[in-house]
Amino acid sequence: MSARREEILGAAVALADESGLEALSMRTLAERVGVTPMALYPHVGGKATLLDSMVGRLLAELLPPEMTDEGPQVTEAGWRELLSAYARRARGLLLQHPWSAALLFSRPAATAEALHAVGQIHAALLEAGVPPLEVRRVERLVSTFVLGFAASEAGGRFGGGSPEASGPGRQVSEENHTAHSELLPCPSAPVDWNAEFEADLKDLADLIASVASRGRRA
Amino acid sequence: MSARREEILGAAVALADESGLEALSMRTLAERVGVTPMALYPHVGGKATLLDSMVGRLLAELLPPEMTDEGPQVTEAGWRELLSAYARRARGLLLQHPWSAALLFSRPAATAEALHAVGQIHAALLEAGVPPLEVRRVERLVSTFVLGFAASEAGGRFGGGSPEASGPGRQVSEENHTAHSELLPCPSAPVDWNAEFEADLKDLADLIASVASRGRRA
DNA sequence: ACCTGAACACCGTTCAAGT
DNA sequence: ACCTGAACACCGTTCAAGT
Repeated sequence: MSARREEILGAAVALADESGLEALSMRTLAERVGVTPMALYPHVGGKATLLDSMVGRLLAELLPPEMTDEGPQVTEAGWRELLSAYARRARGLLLQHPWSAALLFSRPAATAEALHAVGQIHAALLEAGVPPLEVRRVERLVSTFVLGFAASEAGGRFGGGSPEASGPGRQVSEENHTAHSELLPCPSAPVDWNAEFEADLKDLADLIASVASRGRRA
Repeated sequence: MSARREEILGAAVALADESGLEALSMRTLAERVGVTPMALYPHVGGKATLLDSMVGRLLAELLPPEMTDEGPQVTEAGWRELLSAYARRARGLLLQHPWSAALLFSRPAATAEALHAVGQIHAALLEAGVPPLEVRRVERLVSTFVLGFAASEAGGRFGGGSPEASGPGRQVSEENHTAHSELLPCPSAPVDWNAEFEADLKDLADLIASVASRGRRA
């Protein structure tokens, strides 16, 4: 609504992008905006609603993924491209705004923009042949994976953090090596996360096609 | 190590289970243990390492899932049961300790117990026929989904929160209804999350079998 | 309408003492 | 070895004033 509010929200997002969520306080934000902490409250209404507004702003950036100009129709085999485009865009936004991952797990993403995106994904799944009764579940399966993957990257679960020796007291010489583990690639080999994400998307698209063909047989 | 330390860790987990992570402070924990805040530091060494120790404790509970007594062998079609057992156990632990989800996304789960569990999962995927070069990726795909699903449930992303009308300014009458959406089940119908999780696991097991058969053709 | 300043009840953590 | 008490630099937020 108000321009002042948008300015404050922008400053909050910038601050969180640069220094992380833990560095975003009403006091640091106020300093950034050039005002007293209490001056923020009429505009953003407390820290909790500030965070809500920040994820709302981010969700609004989700669409359109890379829509063709003729509208939101999902045609033939185009469902694979639409789903991939959404997944890539969601991952990109999450990596660009690492603070958002933790927040997204605790909010139902019920903004108008988010609901519109979900609607498009439902349409794509129907086009793919997923039975209507399974469409919502499959959408949640895919979006849960995409959110989880990006959150793992952004948070450091995949080991993207600092290359320290994971603390004291590690003796992995025997417990960790099962009879099969020498067949696997080196555990600490660097991973191309873009390539892994694309391979995962491919497998999930095949899963969707498989659910669809199972539905046709039934 | 020390009994005092274990006692403090137990109190911290209990406090977080009951009242959430945000209610766990060095001060509230000290009061619970019956001691001054500063007395905790020699035992748990600061809040960050306290949280690390808490997830370590939780990861130690992950195994064994429901191991048969004759050892960790993965046989024939037993890989489906082993993976399902791990997934159910992980989800159960996450729902039992909702505070852990946020922490797990930011730590590589490199405790001895967690590495042992991952080793068993790798063995199961090899047994399923997944090509060695793809085993680590598929393990991450599945564990990322399981963690994401449980985090969504525990955090409230799936709408399990309070049944309020999601704030002011919701007009979903037209934007939300695409041409297909009337084919879908009611958007706000209650969902059986246990059943959804089981259906997802089934689909992921089929995905694994499909990756395996693709590997056999190549 | 918009902002300030003092105050309250909290944080994690350091440091010098106590027994 | 184990714990205490005072202190420091932070939080989010309320409330009474200022212009």
